[in-house]
Amino acid sequence: MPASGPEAPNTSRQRLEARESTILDAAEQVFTRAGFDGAKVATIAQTAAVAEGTVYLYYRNKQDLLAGVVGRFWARLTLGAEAAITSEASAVTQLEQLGRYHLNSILQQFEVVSLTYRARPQQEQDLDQVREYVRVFDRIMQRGVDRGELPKDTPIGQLRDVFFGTLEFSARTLKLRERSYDHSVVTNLLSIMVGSTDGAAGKLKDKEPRNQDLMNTLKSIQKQLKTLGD
Amino acid sequence: MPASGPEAPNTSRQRLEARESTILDAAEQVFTRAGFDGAKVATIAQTAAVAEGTVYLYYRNKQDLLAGVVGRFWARLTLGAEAAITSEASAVTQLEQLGRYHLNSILQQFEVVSLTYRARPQQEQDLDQVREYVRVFDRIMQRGVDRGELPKDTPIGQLRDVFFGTLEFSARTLKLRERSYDHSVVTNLLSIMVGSTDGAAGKLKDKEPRNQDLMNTLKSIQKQLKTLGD
DNA sequence: CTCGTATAATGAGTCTGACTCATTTTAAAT
DNA sequence: ATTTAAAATGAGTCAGACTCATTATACGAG
Repeated sequence: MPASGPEAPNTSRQRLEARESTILDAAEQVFTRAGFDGAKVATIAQTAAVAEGTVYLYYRNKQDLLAGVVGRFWARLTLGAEAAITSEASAVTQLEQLGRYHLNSILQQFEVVSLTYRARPQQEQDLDQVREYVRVFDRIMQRGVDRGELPKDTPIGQLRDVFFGTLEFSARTLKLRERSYDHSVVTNLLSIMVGSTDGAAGKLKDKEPRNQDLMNTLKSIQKQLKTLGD
Repeated sequence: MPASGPEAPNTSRQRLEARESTILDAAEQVFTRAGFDGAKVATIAQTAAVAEGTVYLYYRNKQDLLAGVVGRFWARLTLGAEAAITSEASAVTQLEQLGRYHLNSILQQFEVVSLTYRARPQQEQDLDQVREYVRVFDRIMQRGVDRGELPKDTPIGQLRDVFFGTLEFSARTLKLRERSYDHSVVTNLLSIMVGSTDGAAGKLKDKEPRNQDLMNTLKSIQKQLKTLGD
């Protein structure tokens, strides 16, 4: 009987998971390079050093494989988001942290984000991992309300759409103009979402860039997560 | 020699355009029902009462056909938006009109909007018709600035992403929850975009629904445009 | 170590559906 | 009625997703 000790290095199950992970890695690479339609399952199999039929032992079809790639991406993003947030900070600060992390991440991995749309064929249910990710925002807001930092009747659901909708469209605009992360996007978004004391739209102007080192923190988190597996 | 008078009813060119329009109609119907991948060119041809090869005389390939459908949709939307706006009204009022028209339209034709994403394969240039549509917003804002209704340094480009990003994500949320047009979405969006006098986020609450008849106006415009062709 | 069995992997073959193109049909001009 | 160019047709080609009969591997029992 083999030692089923706590640190058995090569169980059957581990081998399977490793292989699945290899296939997902290959799929992510090929999908992001070639797009969903351009990617051939044969190429993915080849990249994973596996026969084409093997891919279908792990994923029902090409769509399912895409869902795997996209799901893993959002799951990692959730982990990174939680790491990027200072748990003691105020709701507004946390929102700012999440906003920067989010914008930075989707810019950095724009292709995978785009693939997300291919993963929801019709009005089928969204990917669970996306819903999970979105809850990070909801928790921040709810805590802010509970603590009295935000009004009791704050429409969290609607503000969620403002938050993620704005950031995603801003990311597209930035990509289109071939610009990189722009601090002012998050700053302006926050200022309109939370409101400020001086009323009119005049407040929506650039503030000085700050916390440049936060970017570095984010980058290292990204890298860690990339190699983290699950 | 046939009379090439001003009102010849059945020129060769007219016949071609009619046929192209028939094919686009068929494509729109089949695409919206089955999605891009689920749609077969054979079915589209059949629906248009045309041989499969004929489709390829008008459109290079399936993608191109999709671009045709989506492009026509946004072109119509531009016309409708311009019709929905009172030219003498203030910038804020016009924004509200555009916001309602936009949210209502993309809810009503959600499937076509979703197809838009399939029409931009990679980071290729966006559809021209989408850019055209977006300019309606830009013109409203620019006029507001010129007239002094909005601050000189209003970041129009960023607010455009707030506006359309929020509305699109809100529409998705509404669809997901199987709700229909929600007045408060636009009201709240406007209140945060333009700012209000009482500072904090508390202002983001529901106001009374009003102008229910605007909805009917919108619907009739929709219908007119649908049958308008070009 | 060797066998037996279940699990995993393989890749040649099937099949669907986008796209082509040689042929036929239509229509306008003479 | 005839010519000719434009338009339409649909059978045929082909790429690529997916299947499945066969083969390889792992592992426990004797």
